[in-house]
Amino acid sequence: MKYSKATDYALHTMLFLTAATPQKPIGVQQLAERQSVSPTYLSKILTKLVKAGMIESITGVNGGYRLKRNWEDISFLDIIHAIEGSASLFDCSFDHGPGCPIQKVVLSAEEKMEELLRNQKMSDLVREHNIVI
Amino acid sequence: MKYSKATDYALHTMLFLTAATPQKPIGVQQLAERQSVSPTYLSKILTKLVKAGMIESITGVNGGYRLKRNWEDISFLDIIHAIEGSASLFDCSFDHGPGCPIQKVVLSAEEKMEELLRNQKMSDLVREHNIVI
DNA sequence: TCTATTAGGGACTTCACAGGTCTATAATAG
DNA sequence: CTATTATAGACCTGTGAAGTCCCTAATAGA
Ligand code: SF4
Ligand code: SF4
Repeated sequence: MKYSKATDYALHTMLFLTAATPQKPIGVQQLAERQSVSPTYLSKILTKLVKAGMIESITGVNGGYRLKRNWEDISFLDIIHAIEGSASLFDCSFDHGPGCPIQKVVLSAEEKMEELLRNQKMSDLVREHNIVI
Repeated sequence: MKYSKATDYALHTMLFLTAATPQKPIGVQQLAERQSVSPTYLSKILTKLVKAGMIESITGVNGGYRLKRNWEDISFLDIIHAIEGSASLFDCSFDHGPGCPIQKVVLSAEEKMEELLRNQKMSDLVREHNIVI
């Protein structure tokens, strides 16, 4: 029961991009170095974020990744779901109806967690903590 | 990011034991059949619950597993921690001090979830839902 | 138009661990 | 003593995370 390394990398990258907010795209090379991870692997992760519509990529010389217009609304949960998927923590193979007490408890606990992650926007975090690159 | 099958089995077993609350211990054979899992495997899981002090085991003829005295206070979180361990969802290898904003957010989200799981006692669940074996 | 630079994608490897099986041992009721 | 029960250790297997390698596509700048 852990978040994957990929989620770790995605969160850090988004934090960096949000704190930087340049018009100029930032290359995966540079992003990978900061996190001591291989560029090829990080690029696979960032492609997921692109497909989720959070960032955009520009190929070619001076290309890289850049936030999209709605960047101020991106939450932790958005990023986590983009990488981990949005399946439930608890998947029993059976379905004993909506009355199942075990599922009800675990899923409502999960919802509590997601609620906080959904309300925490990356942009607010940067503003509150005055993060400078 | 999922709870393991083992946690699933542990929760179901505890639900069953709590709903039954007999003085007579219940054998792993019977518990395993209800969940369509091998007795040997389930016994490994139940041994963890024994070591965590939630249930006790009686060897020999007519032996099995039985709740301990404090059974009314056992929470979902107790069971989950006994099986999954209590490590954090998010473990970055570095430690950039207590000010790290990413950790702060994720860990407080996790705490929200654990709070609910800690307050939900198995015995209350059985009482509220009127579960009968 | 050519070339260097960038992202994207597919195929592949490696490793850890969940999920289980098998077998032997220890305890105990009858 | 014996049948029945839990405990423990060694072992197996499949899956998925984490990462590498290499080829392709796009594009800015010379
Ligand atoms: S009781 Fe609930 S959690 Fe258990 S198998 Fe049925 S539906 Fe799933
Ligand atoms: S910024 Fe926080 S989460 Fe990231 S490596 Fe540092 S301590 Fe860990």
